[in-house]
Amino acid sequence: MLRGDPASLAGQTIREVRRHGKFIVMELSSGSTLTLHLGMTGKLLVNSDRTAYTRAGFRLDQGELLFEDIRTFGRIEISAALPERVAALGPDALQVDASEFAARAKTRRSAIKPLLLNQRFLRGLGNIYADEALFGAGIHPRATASRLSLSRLRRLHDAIRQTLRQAIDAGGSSISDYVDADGVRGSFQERHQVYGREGAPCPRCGGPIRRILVAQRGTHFCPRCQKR
DNA sequence: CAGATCACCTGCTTGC
DNA sequence: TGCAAGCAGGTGATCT
Repeated sequence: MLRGDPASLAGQTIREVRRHGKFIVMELSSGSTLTLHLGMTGKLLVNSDRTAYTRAGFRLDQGELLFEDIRTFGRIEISAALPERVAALGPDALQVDASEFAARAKTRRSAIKPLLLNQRFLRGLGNIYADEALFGAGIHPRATASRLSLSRLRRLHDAIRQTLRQAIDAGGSSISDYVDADGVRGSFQERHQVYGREGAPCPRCGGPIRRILVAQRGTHFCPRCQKR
């Protein structure tokens, strides 16, 4: 949960805050780096009440930044530079261009869905958005990446961007407890086309959405609209 | 390299 | 009614 020396944060100024895939990275005035991951249920909240799930607190000039995390999958790391395993992740899902995305996928023989979840292949995509993007592109989650045509991979790249953009605009997906820094829930869960909709009608063909396991992860898709 | 399996953790749902 | 089992999922270790 915590790596590094929290005492080294005393008196530091946060020079920059940026996103690196699913990681939140803060550059400090000392030159060191504070890297956070919210895991499944992590929240960063400013000046809110502490709860039983408050795992860390950062005292700021403006108040207090709290790290809340029910399931404790979140991580906080203080280090001299961005940790190597984080720096080595694949290109960002919202920054990679279609040609690079397709070319990288063409060399991989794994199923497309676990590949999308592999942060060393592409950083920033999680289970909900992988399912939604594959539906948007009409690609079966078990399709072999390298066997997909370049045009279908480009379509998938486009679907990933669209899915993430729309989700960000809607403030994210609040399935159980996600909230933003102001404690506000997102609404994208109301627009999910397949995720969490097992048995419900496909918005495109009306057939039932199916739920299967792919690489041990719950996977939602339309067997009629999504082809290998 | 690919993928299976397990572990971490706790609130919630399901089933008996 | 009550309790146990199962499930959710991001990362990471370990094994085949």
